[in-house]
Amino acid sequence: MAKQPQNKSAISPTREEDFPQWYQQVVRAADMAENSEVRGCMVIKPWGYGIWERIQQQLDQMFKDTGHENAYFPLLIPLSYLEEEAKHAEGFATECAVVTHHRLEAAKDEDGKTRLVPSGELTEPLVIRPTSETIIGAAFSRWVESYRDLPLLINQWANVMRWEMRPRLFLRTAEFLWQEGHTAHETKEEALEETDKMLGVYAKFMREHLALPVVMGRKTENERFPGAEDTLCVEAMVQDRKAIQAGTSHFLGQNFAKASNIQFTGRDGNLEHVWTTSWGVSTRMIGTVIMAHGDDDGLILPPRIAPNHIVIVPIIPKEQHREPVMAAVHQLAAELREQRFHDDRLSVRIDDRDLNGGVKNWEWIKKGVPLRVEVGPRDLEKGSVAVTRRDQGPKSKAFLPTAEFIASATATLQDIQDQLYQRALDFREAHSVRLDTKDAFYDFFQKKGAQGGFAVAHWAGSNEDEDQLKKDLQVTIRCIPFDEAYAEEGTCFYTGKASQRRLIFAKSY
RNA sequence: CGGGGUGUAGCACAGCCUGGUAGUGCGCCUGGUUUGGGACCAGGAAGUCGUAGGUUCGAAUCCUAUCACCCCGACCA
Repeated sequence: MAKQPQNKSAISPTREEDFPQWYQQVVRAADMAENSEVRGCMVIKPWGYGIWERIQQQLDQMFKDTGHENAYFPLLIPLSYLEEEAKHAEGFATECAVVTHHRLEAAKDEDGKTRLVPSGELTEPLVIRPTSETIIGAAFSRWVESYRDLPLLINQWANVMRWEMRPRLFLRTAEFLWQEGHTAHETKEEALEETDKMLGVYAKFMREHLALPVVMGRKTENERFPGAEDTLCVEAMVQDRKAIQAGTSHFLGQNFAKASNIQFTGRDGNLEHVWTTSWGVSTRMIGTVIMAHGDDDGLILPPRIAPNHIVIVPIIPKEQHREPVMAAVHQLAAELREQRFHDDRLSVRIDDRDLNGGVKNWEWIKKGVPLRVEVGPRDLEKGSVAVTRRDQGPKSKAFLPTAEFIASATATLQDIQDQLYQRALDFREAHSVRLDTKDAFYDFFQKKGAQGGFAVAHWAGSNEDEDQLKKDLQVTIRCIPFDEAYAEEGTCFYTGKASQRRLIFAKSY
């Protein structure tokens, strides 16, 4: 990077200048991930993976607290399994990687170089899982015999592959990491309840851990998961005012139970099909966090998922200062590490690399570490430390008595967490508009200078009307929100028909 | 897969029009001075110019093909 003129942001271009480019620069500047030699597949670097580990660990606890157990199922799915549920098959057909051979034949080409040629063709091709309903269904059919075996509450942490046309780091990669919950229930009501419950877990996690003010709702038939009876979702708004689906929870009815033949003997002795659900969130959440909270200096991490809550930068002007400063720094780190922030010990990193203080500071700014602490000889004399909050900009440095800082550190982290949430909520509110006419709606998304956002409008259109809207404006119904504030009498802006509820429309990722 | 753009050192780019055997900034390495807003001086390493053909005495530069990546769209978590 070239030397940055003072008061200029660390990331170029800025969000305002070019949002997609800004996004890529933030990912790179924070050293989170990079594209690999395989198109669409990313290398997740330690800083990015550290964020994923935090997310994983916290969500995993929430799943366990709601009675779920982890298991692992195969990466490869027999092609015929995917064909069992018609809509599911159609939905995923165009984005599957297929394994057709099981060995390579070594041969020399004319230059004497060893070439490997696929051989050993499989009698039945195998598909790299785009999602695991079918293969887990096959396992469930073996596991379930009686109502006493239900409910079956399983989660899997895995990678999946969907051959996407236009990949983007974290947001849409061909291979991505996720969790997929799969459950089977005795009754429809229980399955519906599970679908709802897990959406609630996602919403809680995203609001409290990721500081994302998500909207909970239901997808329209058009946007439903292939094979589901009902798809629930949590939707977030990011700083280019687009919507992003951050998580989904599906009620699968008996569709997959019938496809995979998951049957049990009920309390009345009759053979019945189970009712299943599935629900998932992915590494896409990291992309959502970047776009929701980042600023023109780079990433801003919600403290709860930051790999390091606090970075301490020792300031050593002269060699004679090294020992006392480092001793003070280690002492400070030790005391901080005694403390807990929610369920984790405070994660404190001492950056003692032989670099300029300014260089180190800017690196941690770009990585989004919530609190930076500088400790130098002047602090030792005064018993103070210099603390800077990432959410308040590089000039917000405050000199605090060391004891006061230690005592207030976790409260400050929580304050940052809360501020990020509030900021994102204010942003969403500022760009959510109730619209009642077709002209107003079209202007909102396509008028010159219009910036878009969430259009909150009455709707009574058909699936075809929805498609037309998408064609005209690239706008879709993000969800039918649950919140009762959206329930009211009105008329559809598109068809003029009566409507009972406003829906959320937006361009989306 | 459609439209647009770009491929030259780790990153960002110049050089191409008008062919003569590769350059700038940052980064990296060494030594020293430094370190609380992105340091400074000196020295150094690093690129078969995306790939393959062609034209030419000579190609980063001209021609042809091809691949990759990025942005916008369709698809999607």
